[in-house]
Amino acid sequence: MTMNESKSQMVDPERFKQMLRLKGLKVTNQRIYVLQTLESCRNKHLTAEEIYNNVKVDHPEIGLATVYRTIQILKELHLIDRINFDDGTERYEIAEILEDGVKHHHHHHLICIKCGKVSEFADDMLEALESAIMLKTGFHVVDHEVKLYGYCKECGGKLIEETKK
Amino acid sequence: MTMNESKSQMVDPERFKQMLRLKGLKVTNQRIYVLQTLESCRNKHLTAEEIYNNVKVDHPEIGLATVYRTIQILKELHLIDRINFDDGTERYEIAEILEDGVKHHHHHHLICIKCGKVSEFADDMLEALESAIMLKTGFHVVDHEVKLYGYCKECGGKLIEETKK
DNA sequence: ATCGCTGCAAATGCTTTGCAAGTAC
DNA sequence: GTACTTGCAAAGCATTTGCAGCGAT
Repeated sequence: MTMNESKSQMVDPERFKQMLRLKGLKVTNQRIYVLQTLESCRNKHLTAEEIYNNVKVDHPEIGLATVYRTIQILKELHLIDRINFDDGTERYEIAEILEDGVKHHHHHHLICIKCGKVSEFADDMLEALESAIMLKTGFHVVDHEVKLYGYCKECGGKLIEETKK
Repeated sequence: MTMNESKSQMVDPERFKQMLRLKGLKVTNQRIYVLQTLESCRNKHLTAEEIYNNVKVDHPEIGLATVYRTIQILKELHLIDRINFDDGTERYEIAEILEDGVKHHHHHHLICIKCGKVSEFADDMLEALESAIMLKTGFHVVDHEVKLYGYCKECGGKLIEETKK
């Protein structure tokens, strides 16, 4: 195995097919296409419709319902994560997985409340918090989702004037 | 009507009326009822429908659409927070506000991935993370939403009880 | 040849909106 | 009296489901 390839790596297509078969599911082109789209759009937070449109460019015959059904499978296989930015639709992105199947602790999402831009912040600083929770409540944290709202570097400068109405 | 008196945290009804008038909105009974329901169900993560049913007990004439419209107003006034536990509906809870209008840093939500129970964890340990983000990216965090997934004490105990008391 | 999978359309479920009547100010 | 609000029903949207034909094994 590679020593320390923390750079994003493609899900091995063979491994994906194997995962499908293990679940008693069939390997279809549509399922491959959806996974490929999500891989080629890392950190893009695609909606189901965006995935659909993206796949349709090369494979116009695909149906939106199939995209939704495939998303559910990918979720169950822990190959993708779902994120919700409160804009009315669910979004999806490839999960960061190491070759041994251990999940990278995710990045957090920085959401600018002025311009709406979403950026990322890779981080593992939540361990202290998770330890504190275990100690005080007995709750064993295995995953987390962190959304941080604020002003991005560009919008932060003009922060002084708060609108009063 | 439920009498839930935790004076320091109740939104002063007069202050609420003032906030409405400041926005050019009228003070109506329905708006008061919805706020009261949310106050009497602190940390209960109510859905719009649950608020509706709760209000309907004493005021059967209220309509669901009015509840939705009132929720939007309360959100704009920062009197409530929206939370989504991926169960298909939005949930709402009273925001923790001090009398001077400064927002309490919220609690985090601990979501058990086995039994689905949602508990809370009051905490402000995210300051180190927010400072790190400011330093590295220039993003100025003013609010955050943290969901922690894992096993609650009851469910976690069953998984590892054999090895540890 | 099985039986799952697909695309389409219809259905679902939460939320929003149009409208006429009602209410705050 | 003038807007703003309300309740109802209808509409809107994202997502799910039923079904007949198609496709992987």
